[in-house]
Parts: sequence; C-alpha cells; structure tokens
Amino acid sequence: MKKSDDTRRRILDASAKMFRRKGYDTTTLKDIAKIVKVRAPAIYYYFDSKEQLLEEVLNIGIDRIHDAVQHAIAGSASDISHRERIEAAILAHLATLLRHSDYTAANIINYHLAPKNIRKRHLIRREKYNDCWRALLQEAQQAGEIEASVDLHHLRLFLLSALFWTHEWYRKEDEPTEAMAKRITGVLFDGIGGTKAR
Amino acid sequence: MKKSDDTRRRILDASAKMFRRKGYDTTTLKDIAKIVKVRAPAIYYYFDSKEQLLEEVLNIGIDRIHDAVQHAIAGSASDISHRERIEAAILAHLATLLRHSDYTAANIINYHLAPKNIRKRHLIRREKYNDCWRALLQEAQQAGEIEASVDLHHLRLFLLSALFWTHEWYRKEDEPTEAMAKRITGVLFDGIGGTKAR
Amino acid sequence: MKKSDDTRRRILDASAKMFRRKGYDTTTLKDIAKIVKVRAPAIYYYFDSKEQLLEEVLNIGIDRIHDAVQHAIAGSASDISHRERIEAAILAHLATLLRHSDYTAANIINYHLAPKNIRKRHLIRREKYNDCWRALLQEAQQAGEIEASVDLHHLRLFLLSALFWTHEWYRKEDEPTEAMAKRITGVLFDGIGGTKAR
Amino acid sequence: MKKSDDTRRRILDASAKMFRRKGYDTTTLKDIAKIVKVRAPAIYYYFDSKEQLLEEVLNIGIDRIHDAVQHAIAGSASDISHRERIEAAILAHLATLLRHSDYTAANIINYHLAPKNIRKRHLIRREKYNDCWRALLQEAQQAGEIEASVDLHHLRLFLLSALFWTHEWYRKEDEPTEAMAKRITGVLFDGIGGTKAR
DNA sequence: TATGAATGAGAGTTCATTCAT
DNA sequence: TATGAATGAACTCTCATTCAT
Repeated sequence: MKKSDDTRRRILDASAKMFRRKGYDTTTLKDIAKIVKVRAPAIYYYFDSKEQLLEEVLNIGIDRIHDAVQHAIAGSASDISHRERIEAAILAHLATLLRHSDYTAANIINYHLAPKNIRKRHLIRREKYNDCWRALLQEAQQAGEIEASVDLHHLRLFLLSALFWTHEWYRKEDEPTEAMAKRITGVLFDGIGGTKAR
Repeated sequence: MKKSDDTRRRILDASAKMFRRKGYDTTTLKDIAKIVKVRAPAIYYYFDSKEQLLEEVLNIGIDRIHDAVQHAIAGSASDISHRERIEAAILAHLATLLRHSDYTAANIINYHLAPKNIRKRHLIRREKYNDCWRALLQEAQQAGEIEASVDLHHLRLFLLSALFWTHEWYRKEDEPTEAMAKRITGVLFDGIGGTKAR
Repeated sequence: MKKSDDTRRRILDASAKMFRRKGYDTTTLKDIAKIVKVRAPAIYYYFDSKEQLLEEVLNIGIDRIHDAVQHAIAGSASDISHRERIEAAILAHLATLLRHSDYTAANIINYHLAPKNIRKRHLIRREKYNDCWRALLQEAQQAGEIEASVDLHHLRLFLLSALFWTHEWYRKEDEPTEAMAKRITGVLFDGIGGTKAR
Repeated sequence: MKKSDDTRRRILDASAKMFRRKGYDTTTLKDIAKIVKVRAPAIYYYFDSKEQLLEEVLNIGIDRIHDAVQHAIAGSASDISHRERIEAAILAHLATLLRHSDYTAANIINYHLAPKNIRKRHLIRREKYNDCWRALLQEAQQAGEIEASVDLHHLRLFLLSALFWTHEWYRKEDEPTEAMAKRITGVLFDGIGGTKAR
C-alpha cells in the first residue's frame, strides 16, 4: 500500500462520508479535499471528475454489502434451515450497513438523483445483489419454508427497502444488530398477529 | 380562487414535480418557471426563496398523506377489527403516495438532504403523522391483535420505510393498490412462514 | 435600438477588439466584460458561451467585407473595364479591413485555431465571399483582360492572402487606401518587370 | 549527439507540430510530452518554461527558411538574372515552408499572439530574413529588372504575406513546388494582364 | 535523467437573487 | 403581477509549474 493508493482511498472515504451527509450535489470538492488535507485539484490526480467519485462510491457501497451477504450465505453450515440462512443474510446486510459503511448509506441516499448514465451502469451491480436475494428466497419457497402464495418479487423489494432504511433510524445502543436481525426474521416469518387476530 | 392563488399553486406543483424528478439541488428556478410559463423572478413574488419552496413542498407532502390516513381511520366503521383498520391505513398511505402525489414522493427523496433548519421545523409534522401510527399500533397491541412481544417502535419504523419506498418500484399495472394493501397486511400479521418453517 | 441591443453589440465589439489583440484563447470573459463595464456573467445573458462570441465575431468579420466588396462591384458603372472593377473590389476590401474592422482582423487571426465545429459552419460564409472573387476573376479572364494561361484558383488564394494580411503592416499615414488599391492592381496586371527583365 | 540532446530536439519537434496544429495556447505540455513519450515535468529538465519552447520554435521557424533562402541565393550561378535569383529565393521559401517545416508554419500561426517580450526579441530574426529580401529586390531594381516606380517596401510585405500563407491552401498534389515558384515569379514580373487589358 | 504527487492561479459557467420598471 | 437586465458567490475543472526522490 503505497502513499498514492492511500491518498486515493482517503479521497474515496471522504467522498462517501460527505455524499452521505450532504448529498452529491451539495458536497463540493473542497469539502472532500479538506478532509483529506489536500487542495481540491489534487483530486483530479486520482479521479477524472466528481461524477467518477460518485460512481466509485456507489459501486463500493453495493459491493461491500453484496460481499458480506454472499459470504454469510456461503459460510453457513449446510444443514441449517432456509429461515436461518435468511436470518444470516439479514444480519450480514444490517451489520455492513450499520457498522462500517458510509459507502452503503451514501449509495442509498444518492442513487436516485445520480446522473442517468451512472445509474445505468450501476444498475448492473444492484441487480447482482438482488440476484443473491432472489435465489435465497426462491430456494426457501421451493423448500416449503415460505408459503407458496407469497409473491417473492414484491416481498424482496419490500424487505430490502425496509432493511436499507434502517440506517436512518437504527441506534445500536437500543439493540445489538444480531438481536434486530432475529427480530426482523421473526416478524417476517411468523407475523405480528396476536391470538386475537383473525 | 384568484388568479394569484392559482399561480402560487402552480409554482408549488411544478416544484414538487421537479424536486421529485431531479432533487432539490439539481432543480433550478428556471426549470420550475418554465413549467409554470413564467420567468424565474416571478417566483419571488410568491415565495421568499427556493428554500421556502422546498419547505412548503415538504410540508404538503406529509400533510396530504397524513390527512388521507387520518381520514381513512376516522371513517372506518367502529366495529371493524384493528387489523382491518391498519389495512385501511396502509391502503390510504399507498393510494396517496402512489396515485396522487408528487409532493409526498418529493418529500421522501429530499427530506434528508434538506437544510438543517428546514428539517428541524418539518420534523414536527412528521412526528404528528407518526403519532397516527403509534396510536394505531398501540391500540391493536392492547387489544391483543398484535403480539405483546412486538416492539412497536421498531415495527413502525420498519413498516413505514417499506411503505414509503414503494414509490420507487411499484407499478400499478402489476397489482391494484387495494390488493397490495391487503397483501402487505397479510404478510405483516401472518408472516410468510410455510408449513415446513419452524 | 433598445438598451439591451446596445449592450449586446458592445459585448461583440469588445470581443472583436480583444480577439484581435490577444487571440481567442488568451482573451478572458473578464477582459471583455471590463470593456463593456459589466460583470462577466452578464455576458451569459446575451450569449450562450464564449464560443458563440467567437462564432458571431468571425461571421461579422466576413460579412462586413463581403457586403462592402459586393456593394462596390454592384455599384460600379456598367461600362468600366474588368480591371477597374477588380480595383474597386480591392479598394473595398482594403478600406473595410483597414479602416473599420476589428471584426475582420479578428477573423483572420483566429480562424485557424477556432474549434472545428465553428470553423466548419463558418466556412460556408467564407466560400460565399470567395464566390464573389471567383466570378470577378472569371469574367475578367473570359473578357480577355486576364491572360488565359493564368490559373485563377491559385491567383485568388494568393491575392486574398496578401490582401488580408495588409492589416498587419499597413499604415494609412504612408499612403491612402485608394492609392494602395491602385498600386496593387497595377502590379497585379502589369507586373513589376522593368525594361531589362526577360 | 547524446540521448539528452536527442530528447531536447524531440521536445522541440513535438512543440512545433502541436503549436502548428492547435496553436500555442491550446497546446498543453501534456500534449507535447505525450508525443515525446515522457511525462510533462520532464520538459522542465530541458526548458525553463512553455514560453521558452515557443520562443525556440519561433526562432527555428525563421532560421530554417532564412538559411534555405540564403543558401539558394548564394548558391546560384553568378551569371543568372535577378529575376532568376528571385525565383530561386521564392522556391527555397516555398520548399522549406511546404515540405519540411512545422517550425515555419508554427511561426506564422503563432507569431502575432505570442507574448510581447518574445515577439520583441524574435523581431530581430525576422528583420534579418527581411534584409535578405530587401537586398534581393533592391539589387534587381538597381539593375533595372524591377521598374523604378515600384515601392519595394510594400512589394516585399505583400509578396511575403502571400508566400507565407501558401501553407494554408497549397496542396502538393496540384502542382510541384518548382512549378508554383515559376508561376508566381511569372505573375510577379509580367502581371496577369491579357492583351485586352490597358 | 525523469517521475509521482501536489499546488496556485485562474478560467468558463451556473444560479439564486435583486431591483427598477 | 411579472419581467429584463444584471450581479455575487461559488463551483468544477485545467494547467503550468514545483519539488522531493
């Protein structure tokens, strides 16, 4: 890890941090440069444009969470139930989002408003991550652990929206990530209906 | 309704539309003025600043959905179950968000990135809307229709995140709003667990 | 002539002046704005870009000289010789170039280095002016006043190069424009060869 | 010829090429470095500044053409006519300009717009080249091969302007340089006047 | 002999905003 | 009630240049 690579990484980190906090448009290159302790034009030594900065931040945001979830699934014992694997995936998603990543949060906040061409290229990555979940849910349904009547397409979108937005309100002081993953999985599989409910 | 009031409203409508589409920062007053068929400085006859435009759009966005949900709850027959009332609330939320309102979508997209002072003032309104749901869920839990063990705080945040972000992916061609509301309520109360699931 | 039109014209005049003096690239919008007694962004109220400024200056530069030459030809008595008509054209060209026009001088200096797309569009105008001369020379040759062996293509290019570049060295104190036009025409038709020349 | 000298020369060659093609201002040191297959700061090992690059290119541009013309005159047999010597000079000028030299073309294009101090120093060289022609023409006039009435000052400026700008339009496919030199000399001495012309 | 890393100065451009009318 | 004209502030980006290595 040369000094050069380090500076590059620090620029990205600063970008992610600021894009998350103020959004892409409001963030200036000066803001970023200040954090890195460099003058703004130095950024152009490493990146072609502000847009490229956004694109890389966006990509890393998805890649991180994707890797974590994939790893969690792959690493789980082969004899566990699908419900347990889904819980593991939820936990990996939450842990990455909530613990490390300015990148993922920046992704969520800035994706819509990103320039069309960037969004288009980025979509490929998003879809790959979605594929993970598609497979996960499908297998669970085929195994009978998710009711046959459930529309997996809508379920996935609904679940991921909710998971992604935890970064807005989740406070790790309230509840450890593991507990939350378990709780979410519980609601998801068993519902909230009490004994009195129809 | 004087011509003046009408122009004011058209400026707001155009702002909501553009803020939703391109975000607050990227939208220029010229963009808005063009839709209204007016020159940009005319906006200053009705509003003090671009920020005020954002604030009003944000407020209307919440007010609309709040009114709709409140109305739905208040209008429901007194003898229906809490589950049915919650379904009605979900439907009202979705219908407003998905059918009518650039304002509500603009709110969702721009809230985070709004200037701090605006966000602070706006929070009051958001909280009022949240109160609606707090009451709704609490009553249901007290009545035993939601399991006692469920943490309502997290449940509400989780549910509302998911509901708000439907505007990103929902296509009314796929499924009527009513059906979706029913489906969501179903998953929420009964879970997705199949017969094989623990 | 409203104030607006006046400002626009003054911006163009200032541009022509500066483009002539320092060249397009070296001239800044601030330079131009200073002459017009306006701040630089005001230029954008009238023009889309610095390039548009260049294009208009280039066009005016050719148009002025074209109009003058055309007018001189059209206005000459019908019974004069072709040589006399050519002299009139040379005079009109010189008079416009040397007396009024920053525009034409700016054109000469900046044409090569102008962005390709501008050069391409501008070429049409240049060709129209060239057509003037093509016709003028052709008619003279057909009438026998220019020797049949002369290659008009090269002659025109050669003559116009020389005429255009008079703006670099001509001092009207030395010789009135009329005298110079006559002298040039003389050399052109009769040559410089003395009695001793082969 | 050490490697060092070679690199220096290649930097100059690349500069001349680019200054000719895009002009001094638009050419970046990166452009030049790319051709030489070096990084931009390497240029500073050989030259003090971009301006020095320009100055040397400008100088070489004149020197080359000067040497060629001088050599042509000096080398011509002592018994040839002045007209023939002038033709030889024209040929040498054209051949250098049109066949070899990015330097000379770069000179023509960039001289006006060069910084004042450079232009001032460079003027000395230009004047030396002009002296060549002054002498050439004066001797011809004294020998009676150019009419006594011809103003040599204007003649020289006019002729050289035209010669210099051939680089804009000359295509060697049309006519060999030798033929063009002969043709130009012909027009110059004998004029274009046909039998019908006064 | 040459480069990697960085900078200062400044360019064109955009935009919310102002103000006289 | 609305516009034409203009501005100040700020932004992204470019580039010649520097300097340690």
